Amino acid sequence: MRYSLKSRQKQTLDSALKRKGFRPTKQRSAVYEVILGKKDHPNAEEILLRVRRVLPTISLATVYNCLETLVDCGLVRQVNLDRSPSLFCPNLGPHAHFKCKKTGEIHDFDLDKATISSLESILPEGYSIERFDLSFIGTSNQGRQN
Amino acid sequence: MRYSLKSRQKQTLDSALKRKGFRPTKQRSAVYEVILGKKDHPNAEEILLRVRRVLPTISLATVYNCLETLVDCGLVRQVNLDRSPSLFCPNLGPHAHFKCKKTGEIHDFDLDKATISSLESILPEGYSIERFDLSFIGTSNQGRQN
DNA sequence: CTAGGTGCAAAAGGTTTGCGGTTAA
DNA sequence: TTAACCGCAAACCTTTTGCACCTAG
Repeated sequence: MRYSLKSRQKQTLDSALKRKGFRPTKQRSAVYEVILGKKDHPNAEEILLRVRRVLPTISLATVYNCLETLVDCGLVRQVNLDRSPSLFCPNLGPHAHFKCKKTGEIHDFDLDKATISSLESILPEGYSIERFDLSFIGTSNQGRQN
Repeated sequence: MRYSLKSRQKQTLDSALKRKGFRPTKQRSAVYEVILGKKDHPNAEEILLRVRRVLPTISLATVYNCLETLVDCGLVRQVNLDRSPSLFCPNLGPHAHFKCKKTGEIHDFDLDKATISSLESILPEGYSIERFDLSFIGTSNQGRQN
């Protein structure tokens, strides 16, 4: 590999920001790295804790602002299950979420083309879909899968 | 028809409340009627307005409390799309929601058994599903369908 | 240089809770 | 009679905003 994971991430981030007219800042970069760094579903508070290991003075408001920018750029996905705090997710492909009632763990399930088109065929003519959200709640006997 | 719509509703409500050990009150009854009365997706504020036509002194907190009770009894479904206020929905059968970006309208789409089982087959062994939520966001050229 | 971004604190918006009085069983 | 419930106001929690300072272009 010619370029490190981090430098490829940085390129992706910078070009996505530039495309939308946003400036690259170390805060945005740190928030983005933190989300990519672990394949889980942290909320803003948890992201704050992780980012502060690198930028100890960053504020929660800035984390929220950075997250909004990243979501706007399509670099990160915002996941809202019931009324709990928004979660942020680096998995950009089509997938469903499963939340375990007992452990609170959230697992992703990637969706194949056939499943997606059968989902989309639920809607009749005249409806154009920008985005869909599919989530399950229940219990699982699978461990955390990071 | 022997019994009026309202008296059947009242029976459903009372027996569901009793099953969970809740008392029947006129506030719960009014909130329930308001939600069944119009096949849309009102939020708590809107439900307050409608209920006040019948019980002018009911408070927003009581509306929230009644809604929690009704959801707990399985009489009404709580719908959370993005971060906007929770919506409440009398449609208890399996269905998906479509939200139109332009008009804010929400349409229900009932799901047939085949679609449901194909949805549920997304999850592997070891996952047991209590509930799922499927929602779409996009635009539609269909009018409001009440 | 200056528009955009940060950090802080305060506000906003939705929802829940504590409390004194009321009501269904 | 009394535990549950209501109405009100205050609290709560997540998220957004206003403002003075800072920084990338």
